[in-house]
Order: sequence, then C-alpha cells, then structure tokens
Amino acid sequence: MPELPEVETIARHLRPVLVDRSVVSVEVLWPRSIAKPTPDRFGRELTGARFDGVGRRGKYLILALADGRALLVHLRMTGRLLFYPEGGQLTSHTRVVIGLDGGASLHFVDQRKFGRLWLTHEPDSVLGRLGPEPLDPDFTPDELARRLLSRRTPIKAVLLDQRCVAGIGNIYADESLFLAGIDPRRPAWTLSHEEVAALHGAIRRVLSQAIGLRGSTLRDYRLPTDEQGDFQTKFHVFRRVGEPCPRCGRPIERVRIAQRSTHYCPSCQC
DNA sequence: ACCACAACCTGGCCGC
DNA sequence: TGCGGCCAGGTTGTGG
Repeated sequence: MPELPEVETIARHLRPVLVDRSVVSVEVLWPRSIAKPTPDRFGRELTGARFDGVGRRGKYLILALADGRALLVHLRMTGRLLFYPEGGQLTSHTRVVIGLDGGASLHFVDQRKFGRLWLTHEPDSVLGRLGPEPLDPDFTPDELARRLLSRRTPIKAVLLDQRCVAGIGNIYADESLFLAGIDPRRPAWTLSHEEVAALHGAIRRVLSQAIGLRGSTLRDYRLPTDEQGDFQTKFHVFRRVGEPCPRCGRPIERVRIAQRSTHYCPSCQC
C-alpha cells in the first residue's frame, strides 16, 4: 500500500484544493469501507462539514474539519483518494463519493476493499498506538535505539511494526536496510550503536527522497490527480531479485521475514 | 513476547 | 481458454 511518502504526497496535493471546501453530499457504495461511525451516520454527520486542514500521521491521512472533528483515511493496499475539480468518474472500485461545494468531489477508490475511513471527535482513539514520526526532528538515533533494544525479532519485522516507528512499510524497510548495510534477519537488539545511527539516517534519507519523487507507483498508488509517483525507478533492492546489487554487483536475493517478501544483497548486508 | 496463520478482498500472472 | 496456485504496498485477531 501507500506508505509514508505516498500518504504525505497525497496530503500535500489535497491540502490546497480541499481546505475551506464544504461537503454537500456523501455516497457510500461499499459500507464496510466505513470504520466509524455506522455508514448511515457517517454520511449524515459528514454532510455540511467544512475541511479545515490536511495532515498525515504514519500511513493515516487526516482531513481535519472546522468543528474539531476529523475524517481519517487509511488506504491499506489499494486505496486511492482522487480529487475531481468538477464531476468525477465512477468506476467498479469506487467505494465512497464525497461531493463538495463548487461541483468538486473526492472519491475513495479501493480495489481490494481493505481501506477504511473514520469520522471521529477523537483521532487519538485511532492513531494513539503509533510510534514516532521518522521525519520528526525529535526522532533521534537514541530514540530509535531505545525502541530496538528490547526487541528480539528480526529488524525487518520491527521496522514494519507501526508501534515502533510510524509509516514504514515493505518497500521502505527493505530500501532503508540496504542503505544502512544491515541484514534484515538480524535480531533488532544485536544492532550496534553505529548500525542504529546508520539505519536512522537511511530511513530519513529514503523517505525524504521518496517524498521528493512523490512516492512509488507499483500498480495502484496514485496522486489525487491520478498521476503516478516516480520513486520506483530508484529502488536498489525492492523487487529486484536476481538483478545486480548497485553497490557490489552480486545478485539481489529474496527471503520471507514476518510473512513478507524481503529483498536484500547478501554480500553488502550483514 | 514472539510466531505462524487466517482473515479481510480482488485481480494479475504463471504453469499445466 | 480455463483452472489452480501463488503473489501483492497493510493490519488485526487467534491460538500456540
């Protein structure tokens, strides 16, 4: 799914077009896309609200409403948020249509139906368990070390755990571990202080660069304009099994860690 | 605390 | 063409 860079890109693109617009209609085409409240109340209680700001926490998009509530969106694997300045195309995967004043609309499209929307007064009831934002200035190597030290599981599995650090998914976990030169199977607590510092730098570098290129489009991820991201052309290891490692030339390999495909260079990552 | 596995879903791709 | 099996950017819950 969209990971931190993709969700950040969506937030940045939605902000200027959504802020100060009001909801004039809500159509829920797939009720299970609504996590809270009931689909009925969701439509009723969102209608008339005005968007006040657009933010992100981890992989959650936060559409703040002027009355203090928030519309939270998690895109999971295949969710998209498409903004149409006027009209809008319904597809077989359109799950929720939010009509806006001035004829614009926001469409939640989700082939696999895993994505969810929450309308809530208490965003923390949904976001409360997330770990720190990796790009936040107070996310330090020491903070990362504290969170890794206690974990006996493979470092790759810990990076995917949203309670440890928020926003990292399969792509950016593999790319960060490659840049830091760390074997994804290493138990987290065995990393040296230097390795944690290298990983901290790698995470920030990869995420920032990916945001700069508007995220990675493999298949489903799109900007609100339906455009694609470009970071997939910069992958060092992700989905490059058998291709030469950009650093040493030996073939990239794949293993399964925590039930997820993991791509790495066996000679550069140890 | 940790792990495996299933569930939630659809669809693309591969081999037969 | 069709069918079974495997794969996919994520998260949550269960049982061991």
